[in-house]
Amino acid sequence: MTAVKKKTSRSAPVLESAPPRGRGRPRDLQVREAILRAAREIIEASGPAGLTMEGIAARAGVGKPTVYRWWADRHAVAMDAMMQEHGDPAAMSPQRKGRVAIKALQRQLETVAEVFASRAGRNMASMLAAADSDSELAKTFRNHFVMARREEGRSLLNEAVANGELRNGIDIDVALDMIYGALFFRLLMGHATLDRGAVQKILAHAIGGLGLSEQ
Amino acid sequence: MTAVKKKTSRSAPVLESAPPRGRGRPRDLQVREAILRAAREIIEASGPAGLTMEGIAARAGVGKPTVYRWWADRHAVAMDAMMQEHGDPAAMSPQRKGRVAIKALQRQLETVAEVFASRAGRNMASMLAAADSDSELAKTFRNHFVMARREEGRSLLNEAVANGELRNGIDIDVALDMIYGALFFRLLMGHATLDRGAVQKILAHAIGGLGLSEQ
Amino acid sequence: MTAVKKKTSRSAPVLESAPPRGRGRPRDLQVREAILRAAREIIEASGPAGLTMEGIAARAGVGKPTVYRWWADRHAVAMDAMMQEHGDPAAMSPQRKGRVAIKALQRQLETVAEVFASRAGRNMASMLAAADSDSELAKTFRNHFVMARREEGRSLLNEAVANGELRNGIDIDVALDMIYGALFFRLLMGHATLDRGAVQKILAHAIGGLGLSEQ
Amino acid sequence: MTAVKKKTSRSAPVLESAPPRGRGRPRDLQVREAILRAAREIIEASGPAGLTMEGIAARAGVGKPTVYRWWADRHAVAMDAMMQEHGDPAAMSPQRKGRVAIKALQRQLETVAEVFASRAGRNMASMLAAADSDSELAKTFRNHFVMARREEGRSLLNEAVANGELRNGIDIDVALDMIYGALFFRLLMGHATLDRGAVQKILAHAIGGLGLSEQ
DNA sequence: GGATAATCGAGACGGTACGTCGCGTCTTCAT
DNA sequence: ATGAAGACGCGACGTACCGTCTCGATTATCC
Repeated sequence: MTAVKKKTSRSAPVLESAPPRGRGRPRDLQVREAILRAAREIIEASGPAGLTMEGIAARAGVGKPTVYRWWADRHAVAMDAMMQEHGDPAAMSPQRKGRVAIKALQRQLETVAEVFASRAGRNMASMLAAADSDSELAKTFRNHFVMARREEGRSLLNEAVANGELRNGIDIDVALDMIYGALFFRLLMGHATLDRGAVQKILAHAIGGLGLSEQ
Repeated sequence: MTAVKKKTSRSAPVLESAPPRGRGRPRDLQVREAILRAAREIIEASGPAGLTMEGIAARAGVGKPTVYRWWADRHAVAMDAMMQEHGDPAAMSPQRKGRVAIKALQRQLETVAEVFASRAGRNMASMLAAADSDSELAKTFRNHFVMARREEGRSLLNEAVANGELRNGIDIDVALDMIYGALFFRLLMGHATLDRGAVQKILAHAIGGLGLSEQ
Repeated sequence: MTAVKKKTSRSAPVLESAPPRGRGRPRDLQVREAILRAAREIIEASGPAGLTMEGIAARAGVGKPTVYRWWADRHAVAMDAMMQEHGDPAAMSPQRKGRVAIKALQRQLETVAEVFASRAGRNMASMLAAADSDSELAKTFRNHFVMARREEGRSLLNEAVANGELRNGIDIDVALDMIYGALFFRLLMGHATLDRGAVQKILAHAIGGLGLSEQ
Repeated sequence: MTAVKKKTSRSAPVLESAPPRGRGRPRDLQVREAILRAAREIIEASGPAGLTMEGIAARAGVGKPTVYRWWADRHAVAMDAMMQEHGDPAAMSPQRKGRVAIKALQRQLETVAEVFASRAGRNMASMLAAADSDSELAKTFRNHFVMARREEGRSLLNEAVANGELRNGIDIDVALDMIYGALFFRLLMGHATLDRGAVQKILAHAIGGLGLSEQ
């Protein structure tokens, strides 16, 4: 839920539940789309830093108060805009059947890496930390864009343990942080590539471990 | 090296090499200190978001143009300010002897985790992505604050391999990203603690691997 | 018409014609008054040189951009401010009946001299030449404050000629410049007084001429 | 004498009398010339409003303090610069013999009008009022550029009265203000031409008077 | 159907901060 | 002592956005 601020309940953006059906003129959904499209285009053109409320309103052909009516600040708009493009988690791992969970994990990681490596990925990264760190918004941002993927991995790992593909007793959270953290680290630092080979290597090292096989 | 912009070369901040000894009045080092101190105090008090050039100048008792003479923007000041406090890499791993490299690595990771977990750590994190992502400044920032620690780890890992503490053939970069990435991931996402226990678990999982010991 | 600069037409100040009745929020006339009042007070207190946009905005309790929205620079504000005080030409010669035009002229000149000799007069003088000489603004300034009075004299002179109070064939423009120029000259140079006696003498010399009566 | 301000007696610019022959390095006269030349060129190129101390120093290849050592502010430099070009009063009326003083007056007025009508004339005009009205500098300015010419006229008028070319009993100051004021008025207002015809008409009207010849 | 009410475009408004320019003073080195 | 260079404190510049507000014009629901 994006930050809500004052009088008229600034609506929950992603997945609004009930159309309140109040009295006055109902909100124009085309306006919502126009605003989000404008935001996306601006981010595309000038990066997240170039995103301003005035710019959004102008490009959407909309009054500023209209934007403020539905979103608390530029970050909220940005998040909703990004959500429309890349927020669909279902698209990421439809391909897993019943076979090897590790293989499925690898495929998912590859998809994640692909998104991370794209321009949108870098944009998301720079929005991530820009948003005041522990604001409600920043958390949502992280949850939706990064942690959601990590959570997809959790079930795969659980499955892998259940399958006997991974050993018992591992701390799933630690494992997730090692794997997804490595990807994310590369995204933010930009010191290494983020391609399929990278994913494979990370996965292999995580599974194989750094220590001596026999001890 | 911080962003340099226009006419009079905005001096390299972190480790200026040659005192140019030109003609005119030499720059006043006390002014530099006052500015950096002011920046540190403001960040301390209001977070990195509360840092403004005007605020810095006012608190330092200095003209705005003086600040701009030496730093291109607020991020550059912030970076230099942080550097003074936490930029000393030597302080982090003086304790390693000649014995177990893994143990030394663990100690270094604990120190890193401690810094990350502190307020300054969160501040650094939020500055990290704020600075336009792939600007020269942002890169320096990352290199000095994060990658420098990672590099300390590299030599320890190399040593560990040489010692026979870790197996041959591992990709050191991947290993570093798994370990430091996991820490950094937790720093930014804030979904899990960053204490000694966490460090130990991460290290253990990285070394032991997720896979079956005997297969 | 004061200098107009950019996008939203910076409105004509003195005697705006049509209230545009556009869409958005209409401009607040109280703000306009507050700004002009502030400008007047500052000029009163510190002279025209002490007038700054920041000072105006601060004293009027108004944002700087609001001032810039309606006036292009400090001179434009000053002009409108002065206009409110001394721009009323009707106040200057209401007293003429149908009798001697020369007498009426003298009275008008005395009023002009009085204004010129006042503090406001000196202020106006120093604004006159300060404003970039042949900018649109400077012209308006001159037209409203000085030339308008000169024009009042024109009709009086015409009348005087028609009455037979002055001889035919004189060049009215030259006559006006001799008379009003003499006053203005004294205003700017400050080398001689600007009282009733001065006015009377100037008028007498202009009418009587410097030459020999009979030749 | 230009405004002198502080410690080392800022020397009188226009006609320094004695070379003080103090202790240290004597001042470099070439520097003085370079500064004044720079000032002239800047005024020529950008008008008096474009004249800044920094600009002068830069163009003259001189340190700012050097300029400030000898002139109190930009107006003082400007005045000295203009003085070099147009300050020579002797050049203006060498042609008078012993014959008709009125004729000589006319010739002098024509010269004055010519200077006034030139670009330099307009520049001088705009400097005139810009300089804080009753500062010492502004007075000097006026005295040198305008009043000096008026004074030249005074002796001519006196002579004309003595010759019988003009009638007795006229107030010379008033007469001067009528004539020179008319010229100056046209210079500042710019509402009428400033050519020979104008001078002739003004003179004719001043001498002939506006009133009826016989009454 | 007429009142009520929320929407939307537009844009003025009080602010804060931006980054720049010029001021006039100062400090340093070289002459 | 003079002079070139240029750092410094300061004040103002004019601009960009912020988030709020006040308009007129729609567009619905409710009485």
